[in-house]
Amino acid sequence: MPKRVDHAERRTAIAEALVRVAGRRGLHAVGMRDVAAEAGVSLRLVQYYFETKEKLLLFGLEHLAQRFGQRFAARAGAAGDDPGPRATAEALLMAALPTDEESRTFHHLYTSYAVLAVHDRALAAQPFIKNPDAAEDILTGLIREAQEADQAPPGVDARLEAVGLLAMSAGLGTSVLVGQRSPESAGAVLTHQLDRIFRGRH
Amino acid sequence: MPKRVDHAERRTAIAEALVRVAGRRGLHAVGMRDVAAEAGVSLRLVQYYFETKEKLLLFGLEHLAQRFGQRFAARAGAAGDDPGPRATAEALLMAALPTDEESRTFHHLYTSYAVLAVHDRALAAQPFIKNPDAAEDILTGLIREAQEADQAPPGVDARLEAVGLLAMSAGLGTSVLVGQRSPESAGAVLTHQLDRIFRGRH
DNA sequence: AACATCGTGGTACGTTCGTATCACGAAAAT
DNA sequence: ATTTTCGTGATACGAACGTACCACGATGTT
Repeated sequence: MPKRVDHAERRTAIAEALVRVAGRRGLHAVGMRDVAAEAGVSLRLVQYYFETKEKLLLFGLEHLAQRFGQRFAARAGAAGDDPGPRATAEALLMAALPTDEESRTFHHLYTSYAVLAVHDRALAAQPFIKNPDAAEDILTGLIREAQEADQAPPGVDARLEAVGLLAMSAGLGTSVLVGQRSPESAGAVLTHQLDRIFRGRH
Repeated sequence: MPKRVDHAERRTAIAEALVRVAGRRGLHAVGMRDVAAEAGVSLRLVQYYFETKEKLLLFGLEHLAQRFGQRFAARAGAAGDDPGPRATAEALLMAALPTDEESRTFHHLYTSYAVLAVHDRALAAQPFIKNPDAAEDILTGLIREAQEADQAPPGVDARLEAVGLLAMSAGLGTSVLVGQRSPESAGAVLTHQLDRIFRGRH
């Protein structure tokens, strides 16, 4: 039985177990034993592949951010071979909305990590800056692209609108998460803003 | 020494201790003993006035929501005797932004509670619906008021814009909280949107 | 005056958590 | 063939947590 094992693969499997159980019961309620049970391994093995809980959480966050990127790419690709800037922007913003179970978990855990990051400098150094900044750049570029193609009025400040849209998407996501708003109504609010920013004929 | 005591006053004092220590170290790291020490009372007394930790948290959330309402009222009042709809709306949105230490704590704890509410039905029943819905109604009314006074174009959908603005404010608040964005830049994004919605001469 | 009740302190109990320790079989290295 | 390293299990440990229990003085009630 005991042979050579791919550590990266094992760590990913355990991180996914962490994400599953955290999505089910909340990140604050997750212990090493829960992760071990969910992954179908012994507590010792979780210790073995991640020496400490903090490192497990860190890796879990990275894994989550990576999966989120994949989700966005899938959404963007599903919009056609060469989706226009508007369709790509819509995919980016809608991907962040908690519509199905997977995106609910995304948003929930990302927010949990953000709350922890307020007082944990190890977490604060992680992708809370890098990742959203990248999204901001992409969205800004999409708006500028639309402006050059006469699909958006030149008067709008691309960066300011991009930042606003991303913040709006995040805020709407939270209100959907806590049950204050339906995913459909949140989507309608975003669509309304996109209609305003992306409109042709000037 | 031991005489009849005002329970409500005592509970408030303890709840404020909870808010202080949670703002300092994070809600997840707060124990009954911490609250007791911060309030300058014994652990037994915290148990006496709030029988269980869950009830303490619940009351803490109510207290926080109440203080937030006071903060908004103070901001609105500081804008003059009869502030216009634009100024009132700006006060409402800016009050939610984590600018000073108090508002940082507000936003941080409110988000913490929101995350817990995802899997705790006792918290979910609390003011996550009631409170933001009220803010939404107020803001919608302010936009309509401005439209009737020709201080906003009649074409905008007041409710849709109100929802968007509140979500944007919340989202910006989070990014300020985690250090991704400065309070000033977040304020600029909101001001930009307000400039768009509230503009006279039609 | 006797008694019940309230506010308070101290402390103990049972659980859970993250981490550390010991042990051991199988593969790889020498 | 012997020795080292790797993957794995079981279990123990110390700390922290929420809660429960016991005691007691002061106040209000009868």
